[in-house]
Amino acid sequence: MARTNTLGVTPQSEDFSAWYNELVLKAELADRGPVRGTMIIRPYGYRIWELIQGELDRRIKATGHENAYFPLFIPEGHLRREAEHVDGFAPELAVVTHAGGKELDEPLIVRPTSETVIGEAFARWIDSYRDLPLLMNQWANVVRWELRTRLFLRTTEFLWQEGHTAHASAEEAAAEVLTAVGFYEELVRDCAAMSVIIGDKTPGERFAGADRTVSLEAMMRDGRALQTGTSHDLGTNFSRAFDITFTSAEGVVELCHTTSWGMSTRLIGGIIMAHGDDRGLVLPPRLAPYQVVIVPIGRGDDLAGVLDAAASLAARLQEVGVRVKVDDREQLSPGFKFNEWELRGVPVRLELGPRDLAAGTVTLAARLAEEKEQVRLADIAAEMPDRLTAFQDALLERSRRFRLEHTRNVDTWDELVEAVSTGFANALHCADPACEDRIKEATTATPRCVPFDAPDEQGPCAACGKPSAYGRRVVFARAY
RNA sequence: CGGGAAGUAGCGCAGCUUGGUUAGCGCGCAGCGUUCGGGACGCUGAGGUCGCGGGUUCGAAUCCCGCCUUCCCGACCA
Repeated sequence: MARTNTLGVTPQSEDFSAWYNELVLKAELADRGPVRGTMIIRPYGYRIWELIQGELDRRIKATGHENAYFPLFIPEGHLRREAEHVDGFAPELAVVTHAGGKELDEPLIVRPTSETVIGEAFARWIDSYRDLPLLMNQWANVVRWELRTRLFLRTTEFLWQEGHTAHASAEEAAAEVLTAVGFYEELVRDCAAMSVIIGDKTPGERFAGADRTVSLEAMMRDGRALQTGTSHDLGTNFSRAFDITFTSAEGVVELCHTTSWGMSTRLIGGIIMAHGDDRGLVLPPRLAPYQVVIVPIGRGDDLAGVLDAAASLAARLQEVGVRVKVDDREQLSPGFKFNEWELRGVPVRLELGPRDLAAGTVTLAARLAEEKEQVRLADIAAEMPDRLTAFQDALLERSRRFRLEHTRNVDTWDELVEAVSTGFANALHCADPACEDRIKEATTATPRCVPFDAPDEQGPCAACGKPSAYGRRVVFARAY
């Protein structure tokens, strides 16, 4: 049968952007909100977010951070206190000028990030070195009035987690930056099954007000980069602006060293684009709302028996900790359900019909496998956790291989231009902003990061021939 | 903000060039029946300020003017 309007998406290879947009809507991850650029996260998409939250929150708390909640509104004056910070965010702020039927004396900013409100509070809460480190996190929504929006990847309002910490020394703050990177590294690798590059942002790409920004860069299936998490060393920039000071053991008043780090609902967009194919989503089991879907097949006299068997199989899967759904919608044909659950990225589908029941088997279709297999009904529940783990591992390996296959070391301008058209380019670079601009103008690619694990290397800049500046190769790519 | 495209039923579209009775089609939706191992079928039915405002005309989805919105490609960015 031909595709209908309700299922089936434009192939990735034909139009990646159309594929992405259609998939988000048709898989019922999200819908558009009534205000431009806003997004309704539907239950299927929100469940993924809840699973991400659970995994990340656990890691954040395990390292001594505590959750809190700070206000949505920021007095305009607060934001102005850190000059670079306000310059960085000014163009994309939503400002409330009227409330309670009157014009406000001081406009209120809807937070684009919370360094300033939290900094103001930290200043009041921190008096002594005994109050440090102060390790805090909040789960919140923020608003950035971006010119161009895309569901999950760049929405006007988005959900995220932002960690904010204050430390007595630069060394402690520097270590905290990496602790946070560790959360993200684990989450992205072990849960999202995405192979990423981790490294420092170049000065031009740093967070507004940061001395150092570390980012995780994943590769999407069109070869473009997506930043999936960032961690900033804010030095004493914010503590100076907000007077976050403490008295040291020696009785000296000193500035705190602060950090901030965040990961957002954008990661969901990353999962879609890192794993999805022409048939739809491919969800990593650790973050899949349903890890297994059971499709009962049968009608008339067979139906009751099949439904009973499906329910009991679902119960056994639940007992071993598997998130499972029985698709017992009776008005839809099995074939329709197969296609729909593939579109929605469920890792494993179990088909259970009269033939299976008679043979004591169940038909298993894994989302990435070419062929279905028959599995003993009595064994499948016990096997499933291992099968899901294997699926998770295979997905990560596929992501890693894809990234390596689409990454090249380049030493000349032509090689650089060629490489960023299909993936990542590792290039020696001079660090000259003008040279970065020239690359960007010609290719739309930007420096993504200077990877931690790249070997030491010196030589001429691949773009302009001047001496390299970072001591190792920089990753250039077109980015979302 | 620059460049492109589009607003007609929940979704996807046709109709507009050349104005003319009741605005169509597919999917979806509801009811009944038959189906169900890869996107089922029949019959019946519901569903519309044709983006908004103004103009031309006996008559506007269709022609003219103005406005709004959305989407796509860039610049800005998690």
